[in-house]
Amino acid sequence: MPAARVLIDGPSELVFDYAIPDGLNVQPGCRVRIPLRNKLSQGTVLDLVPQQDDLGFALRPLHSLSDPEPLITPNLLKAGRWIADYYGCSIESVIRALLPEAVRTEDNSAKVRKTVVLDHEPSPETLAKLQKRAPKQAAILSLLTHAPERKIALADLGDGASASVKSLAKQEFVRVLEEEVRRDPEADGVEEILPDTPLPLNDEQEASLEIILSSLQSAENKQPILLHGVTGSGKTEVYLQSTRAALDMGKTVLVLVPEISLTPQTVRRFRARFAGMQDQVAVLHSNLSQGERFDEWHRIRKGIARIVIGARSAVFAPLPDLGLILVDEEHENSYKQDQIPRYHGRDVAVLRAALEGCTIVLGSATPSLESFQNTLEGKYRLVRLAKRADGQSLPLIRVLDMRLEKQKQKGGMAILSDRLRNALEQRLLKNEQSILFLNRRGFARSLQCPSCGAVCMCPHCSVALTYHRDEERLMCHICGHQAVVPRKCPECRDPAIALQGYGTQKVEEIIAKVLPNAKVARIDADAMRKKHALRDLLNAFQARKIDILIGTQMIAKGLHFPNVTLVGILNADIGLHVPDFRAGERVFQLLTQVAGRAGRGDLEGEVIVQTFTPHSPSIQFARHHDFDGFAEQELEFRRQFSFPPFSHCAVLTSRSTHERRAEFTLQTLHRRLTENTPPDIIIGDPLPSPLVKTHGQFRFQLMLRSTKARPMTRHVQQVLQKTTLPEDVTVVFDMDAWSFT
DNA sequence: AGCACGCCGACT
DNA sequence: GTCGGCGTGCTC
Repeated sequence: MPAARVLIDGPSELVFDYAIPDGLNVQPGCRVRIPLRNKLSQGTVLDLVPQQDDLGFALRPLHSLSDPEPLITPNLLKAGRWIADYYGCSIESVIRALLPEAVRTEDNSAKVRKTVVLDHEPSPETLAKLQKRAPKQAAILSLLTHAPERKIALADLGDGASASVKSLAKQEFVRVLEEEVRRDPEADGVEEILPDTPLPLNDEQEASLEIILSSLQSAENKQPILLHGVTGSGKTEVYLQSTRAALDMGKTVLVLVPEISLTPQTVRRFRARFAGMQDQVAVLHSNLSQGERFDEWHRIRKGIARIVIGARSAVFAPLPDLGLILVDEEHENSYKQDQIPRYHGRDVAVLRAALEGCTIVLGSATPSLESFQNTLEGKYRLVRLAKRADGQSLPLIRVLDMRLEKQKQKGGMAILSDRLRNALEQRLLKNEQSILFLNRRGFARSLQCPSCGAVCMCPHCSVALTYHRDEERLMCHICGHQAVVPRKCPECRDPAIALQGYGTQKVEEIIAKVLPNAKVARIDADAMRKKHALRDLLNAFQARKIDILIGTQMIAKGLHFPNVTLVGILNADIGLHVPDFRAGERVFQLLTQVAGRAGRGDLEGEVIVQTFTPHSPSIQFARHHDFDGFAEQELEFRRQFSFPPFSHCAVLTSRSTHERRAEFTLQTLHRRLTENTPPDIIIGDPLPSPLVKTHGQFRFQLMLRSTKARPMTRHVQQVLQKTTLPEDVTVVFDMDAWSFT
């Protein structure tokens, strides 16, 4: 008789075995009520294990099943085990991601609405009699006779109707039912959805759809498909038509988008296309309320929702009969979770597709080198959309050498080149729109004293404070610390303390000066504090009420504005010189994505890239829309230094308010890691992290690389288990780390 | 001796 | 998370 190994709910990660009473069908993934001490608790069955007989005590029997069937499907449980093993995190933390809090707690039941249903239709005579005696009751009855399905929500009958309804129920004219209603996360604020129909496909789209369809229909050939489609190539249309095919086969579809802000527009497009089945489109992301999450999750699990759209965590959506997974913008770093469990949503999606035996499509205009290398090695199938869907050409990209511009402007800041200013003017005259991109918010990057060189630094982080003119404050972009702007140098009292560098606020000011007639708006994290600010601004831009949109990377992806014919990238160098082997890849992706915002309608697009390093490969390959060229040279560099995709790269970080202890802890771990190291693991030196101090904590890190993921993770976990850490030191292991700052 | 309080380990 | 055992220290 096997026992049930149960992970008990709550922050403590308790795992205990319980005996299974006769007649109870307990499976891994089941939710169970179990006795713990003198109370009942809830938990999740991780496994069925043989009963140990040397335990010294008898197992207590579990009390009952909370749900008749496993809430976690066998495949998701398998995926969970893989995640725990691969990323070196506890199965407890994975289960928490798999079964969100809102789903686990029993009191989060479905929202019910009292509904009045007509039971016995009154004869005209009774109605007439009632009319005299109780006109309100009569009115309700006649409303009901004409209502669809002869039912109306009690709340919709207006105030004070409940007494009349009670009386009607007593006379058995009506019954009051409790109906479950869905709390729809996307219902609010979304204008009415106009149904649309499939668009005609060009030959490339047709060919890629064909390949996806043949994968859907084939039982064996479920090789992941990398859909490399240039910006504006109509990937979404291919997604939509593939989704239709999967639904027609009776399968369900999971759509992953890189961030929450991109879900509404994706939901809108899917709801428009599948207008007849809007209730079958569910949304999952971490901003849902508990009630919304409960509803969506159960609608998915019951098979009511057949299309799920969501961010990273939606990869765990409990869809039955999964037929197709679409991962949009698969290269996006936001798929990597930066908290325990630190899984990569795309990679888990690929794993899940393998477990479910379903088709998976990874789409991007700038595929990650990991995915691209997988196509070169034959693990993934590469499908390309090299042309824009409507036959438009890709925008012409000009690179401007700002070193020359700086000479021309003689000591000026060289923020806006003449060329870009002229281009903006022309767009204004032609009533076309422009986007200016600068990946730095605030007004000035720093405040520096010209005589002693002192820079205003954040007291909690090792970065300069950014000057924000809107708020007239110095702000830390790492920890949010704010400070007043000093009138003179805090070190040497020189009053000539000056602004260095520039951000989006400054650009906004310059544009207002240079092009006073232009209507300008700014999109960055500061300007978007208000709840619907982003949506409202984008709507205004869509309606052409704005000529020039200035923004940070918030405007880099997913936006489709046909009237935009000019994109200006003000300082393409930001991000190029950070100490990270992926710096070049990131700049290439960002430039390509931003450039792709231009010329998406009938009008030709132009992109002007301002840079101080015009010959950087990232900029030159992006300029020529040459992904393959970029990939070739970047992969060569990665291969040479054994960086991903030619190895798995993990980071071990220690942090503490106490600098020496953080450093010492990492040195100790390093020493232990280098003892009995399994083969093929490269262990880097323990070093201060590039941003030594953040949020008042000092950070040290070391990099590990290996061609084999599992031995590396296990080795590190083993060392961590054997090492007792000082109380005020936190150690973090991040497998397939994406950021090294 | 009796009791309040807080720490800490166990809970199957 | 939460219960209960146990030691400490103060009061009756």
